Amino acid sequence: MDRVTNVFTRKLVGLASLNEHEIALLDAEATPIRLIAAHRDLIREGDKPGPVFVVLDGWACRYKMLPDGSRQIVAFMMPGDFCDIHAGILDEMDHAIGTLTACQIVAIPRERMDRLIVATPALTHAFWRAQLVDEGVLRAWIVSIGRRDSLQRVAHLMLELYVRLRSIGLANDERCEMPLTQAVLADSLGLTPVHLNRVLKVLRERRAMTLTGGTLQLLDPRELVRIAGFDNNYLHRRVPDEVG
Amino acid sequence: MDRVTNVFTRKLVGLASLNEHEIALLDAEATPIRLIAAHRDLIREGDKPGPVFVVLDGWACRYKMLPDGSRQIVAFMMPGDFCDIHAGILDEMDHAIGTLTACQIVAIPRERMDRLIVATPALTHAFWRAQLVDEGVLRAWIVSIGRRDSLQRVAHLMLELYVRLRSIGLANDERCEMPLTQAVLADSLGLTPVHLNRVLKVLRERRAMTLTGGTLQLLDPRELVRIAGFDNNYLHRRVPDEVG
DNA sequence: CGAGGTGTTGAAATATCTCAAGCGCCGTGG
DNA sequence: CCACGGCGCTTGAGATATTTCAACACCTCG
Repeated sequence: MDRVTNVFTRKLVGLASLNEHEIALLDAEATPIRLIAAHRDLIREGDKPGPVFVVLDGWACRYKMLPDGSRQIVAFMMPGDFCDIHAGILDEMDHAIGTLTACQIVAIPRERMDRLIVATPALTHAFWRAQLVDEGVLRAWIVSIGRRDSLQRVAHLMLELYVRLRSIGLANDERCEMPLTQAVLADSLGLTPVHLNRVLKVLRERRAMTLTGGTLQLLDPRELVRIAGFDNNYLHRRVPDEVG
Repeated sequence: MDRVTNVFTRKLVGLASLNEHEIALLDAEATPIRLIAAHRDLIREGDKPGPVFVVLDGWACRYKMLPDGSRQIVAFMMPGDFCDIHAGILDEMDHAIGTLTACQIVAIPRERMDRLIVATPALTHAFWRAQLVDEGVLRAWIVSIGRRDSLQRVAHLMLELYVRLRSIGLANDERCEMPLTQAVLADSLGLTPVHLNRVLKVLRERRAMTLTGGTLQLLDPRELVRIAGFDNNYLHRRVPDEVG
């Protein structure tokens, strides 16, 4: 396991039992690394299938623009996440993927990906499973936007991101980097930036959490979990500490 | 193609090119048929992996209950849809699946499903693809709830369901069966039943569509598409007629 | 016949949005 | 070195969309 060199591989190893050979295959794909600036599109809506992108560092997101110019972010991608085994299978992208910060990205050509998948059942299984987890996130997202008020919704998203960051070793104590502007968060939560700002203020005043200068600080995880109605088995991970 | 006997098989045939043998394999699974009453849970949140269910007739849905007793429906399942290749792969269900009307269901034991999948790559491909389509639906759902107002949202859902029904031959002219109560629709749209009712009234008054007695009637598809901001390539299908 | 689920409507309450303004920070160009 | 402009954050006040509460009509079913 200490042979694992990159987040991408590490994530998949966490999802399925892979042997040395399979791990080596994955690691071999994690090159060359490309540096992409913030606010660039990796894939645009309507694009034909291209390579599979893996985020090694930085944040990206899936999003969709509406005719009236508003944007809905549908998923956040952090180190280890990959975009679209999909595109190869469906005809055309129904949404775009763009960077939120500067990113390190690996682009795996479609054919290599396909070869990788058909050749090794264990990897098929790992990818499939990763996709199922993503689907679970999408469902949770719908539940949040559909039935939680803004306070619960914000608290829930913060916990989700915290838990995910933690599972890839990017969160310690009750703190993590979260380089997302309020506008970005608002676009993911179906809120207005103005309103999101007010909600953050409330959470701050209740001493539940703060989000400033690009870092999230959980002041009172227990309280935050309570506010959010956060399911502590979410994604089969949990927010640790005194909670639970 | 005329050898295809059930909606389930028919749907998969529409998603990938399957040969006679593979079609026969699928058809062989579509038995025995179980009759399930309305408002029964097929799978409950927290359940361990069980069989894969396929809806042959009737409507079901995925949903999640919140602590305060409210419900968010996350997906509608109509004839041909199947639930959870998932459950077998993840540890535990994070949502429930229940019938909305009386249903005809086939339960395929997990092991047979697994054997089917590993044995025939074309089927793996078909299932994978079906799952990707579902994921696209989930993303569109998020966009709707997050960024569209109630009028657009309702119009969009009606079009989505219409298009899906049409693709399995359950909609003709501009009309289809839609045995969903207003409460159910509200729970899927993140609205109140009362408000949904008012929205339906507006759509009726604008002579865009009516929904009464369990049947949806598109009076003015073009107008409805306009109201919804409906992407006519949605799911790579389209609402036909004068539209487009 | 009564009970409960479903659809309909009204009026008041509330959550969220919109518009508008000001502040601080930071990078750029003079 | 300073001034400027732009972006992100913050706050206020009024507008609007949606919810809540309440009542009633209709229908089916027992």
